[in-house]
Amino acid sequence: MSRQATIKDVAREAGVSTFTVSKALRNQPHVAPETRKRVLRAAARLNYSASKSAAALVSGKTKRVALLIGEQITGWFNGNIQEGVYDVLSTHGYDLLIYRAGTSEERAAFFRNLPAKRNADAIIVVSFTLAQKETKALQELDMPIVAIHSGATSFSQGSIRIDDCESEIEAVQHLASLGHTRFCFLDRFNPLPEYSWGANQRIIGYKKAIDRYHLVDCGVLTMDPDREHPARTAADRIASMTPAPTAICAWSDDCALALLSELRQAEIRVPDVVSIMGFDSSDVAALAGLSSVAQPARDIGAEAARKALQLINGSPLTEPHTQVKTHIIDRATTGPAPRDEGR
Amino acid sequence: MSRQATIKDVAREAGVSTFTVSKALRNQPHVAPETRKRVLRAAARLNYSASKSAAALVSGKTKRVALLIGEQITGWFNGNIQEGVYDVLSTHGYDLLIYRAGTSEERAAFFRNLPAKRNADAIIVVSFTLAQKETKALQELDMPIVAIHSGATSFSQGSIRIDDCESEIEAVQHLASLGHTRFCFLDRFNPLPEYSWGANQRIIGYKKAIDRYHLVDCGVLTMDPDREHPARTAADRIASMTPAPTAICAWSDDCALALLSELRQAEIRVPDVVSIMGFDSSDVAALAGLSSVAQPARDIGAEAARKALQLINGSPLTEPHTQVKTHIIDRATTGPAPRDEGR
DNA sequence: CTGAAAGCGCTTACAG
DNA sequence: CTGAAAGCGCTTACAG
Repeated sequence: MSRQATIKDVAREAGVSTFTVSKALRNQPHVAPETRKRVLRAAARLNYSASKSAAALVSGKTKRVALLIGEQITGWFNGNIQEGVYDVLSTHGYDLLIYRAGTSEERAAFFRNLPAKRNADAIIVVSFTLAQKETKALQELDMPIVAIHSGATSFSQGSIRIDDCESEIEAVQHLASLGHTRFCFLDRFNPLPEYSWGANQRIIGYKKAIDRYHLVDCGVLTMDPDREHPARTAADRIASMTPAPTAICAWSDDCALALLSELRQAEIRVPDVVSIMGFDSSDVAALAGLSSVAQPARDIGAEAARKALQLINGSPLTEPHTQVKTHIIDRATTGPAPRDEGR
Repeated sequence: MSRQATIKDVAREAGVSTFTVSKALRNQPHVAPETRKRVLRAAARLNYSASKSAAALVSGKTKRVALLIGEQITGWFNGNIQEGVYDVLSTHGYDLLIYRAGTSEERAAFFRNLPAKRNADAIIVVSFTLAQKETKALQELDMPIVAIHSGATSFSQGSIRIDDCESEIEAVQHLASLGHTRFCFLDRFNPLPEYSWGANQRIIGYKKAIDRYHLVDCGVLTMDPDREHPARTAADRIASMTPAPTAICAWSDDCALALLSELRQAEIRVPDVVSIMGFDSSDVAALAGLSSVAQPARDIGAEAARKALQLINGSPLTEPHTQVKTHIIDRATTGPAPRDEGR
């Protein structure tokens, strides 16, 4: 393969100056339609596409947005955030750069090297609570910051999130309205307490609701992924709880689903004996008929990207900090509390 | 915030030339230890980090690798591929750029605009079967191509994959060795046939195994995510199959898990009456105790990135096209075939 | 509406 | 071991 065509080649081919080529290709005004057409044809003929590096160097705009992910890239939430961010970036000609700050070493390395520096026009931070000096480091990036699901939002020019606490309260309230009084919370299975971005707000909401509506908390469970068959252990514990819960609120759909099949295996019928409510309303939840608190992760990602783009263009955000509503979807794992309450 | 420091600022601060700064900061030889130290200190003091754009422009190396994802970014497989790719890129100072070619419009746009052009040093293509002219377009990128799970591999300089067909054969064989003779296959729920990257190889393997070992295929099921409660419908269909299958092979863990809880709800005990085998061995599978065909997605991603890096450095690949083994993990959803075979 | 020139911030031969 | 100069491929004032 020969070398890539440059703007000069196109200029020569079209018989104009590089200035005109640059203007024409970026759809800028003040180019004669005829000239523009000639340039476009020449560019197509030479298979030309501009070097982003060169453009970035002179314009100071990289046409890239960085997504900094706490914890891990994988998973329903972060995955859908990525989809949403990509949805809007791609339609605006921006590229998506991924950074992960999972383990503490990785995290330290990110803030030490700051690889995003001068390498993107904005950064979106997701599922991340920043330490004091990390905030400072981020500011050094000298680019707009948008936060998704971040504890504090003071360091960002824009943010978007759901209210985890309130959402969980609503879930409990909903189940209480179905007659449930004895509850149990199934916590996330891979807690990284040091990095928590408000993930614990769900359980806080749960406990608040228990108090507020005078319900009974039968206990909080965690599944340990390093043990053999964690879901069965959890199901066994639930079976032996006294009093026995009739409603289970899970931290996520994945937790809920794993438990669900074990409850049924143990012949604790769902929703006849126990109701179970997931969180997220992921694809699998819909497939499996799992009731769940739905959060619009993809929309959240898209909105974050929109904010980033606005910030890049220097327009002030009409609503810098957005809170998104969740809603409860009743599928086949929630129902009225069983009659024989005194089980 | 004032403008970012440039290499000139550092040179002035350290009292050397920009040449020396450049050398020193990139850990290149032929710089006196004393000089290097002085440069590093000056850079730290000014909070300097080199502009990748400028470096890319002159060196021709962007220090970025693009990941082109077929279908969607979300999901266990693509997510873990991303983690693996990131694992090795980040330790080598490379950035990760994401491109998605999901819908056909998006796909067309990608190959029309070729946003990765001159924007990365290599491209990794995942879960993607390319049309003739797409292959040509990709070649125009003029950078090394590494394919993950791609049907044809002729367009790539390196590739890595599992053998979906063989893996499924082994799954069936394993269940047959447990005494099962009547099988059923639960297909993926979001098939995009036009883009299939060999995803259908699993079902082909299933059918091959049925033939080879003289087993009975009781049918192939698909869950339609657009219908109400797809898993229950699938469970009902299985319950009414004659002859009734005693072993179910699922396209993925997610499918399997959704079905599992419904089977148990319908009092079709697993594994007592029916065994079910997932595919992937995802986190949730381990949690839920789902038996599964394990594929090392993260390792595959890492290896693909390693190949890309080698190719970038111009070293020939010792093993350009790698095939990775899967292995079966028996958890709590597979067991011996039930005695009363004539159910 | 179009052009010639300067310059973005680096790296890379070429010298010494 | 270090420096002065050229140049990567664009965009951006400045002219006309």
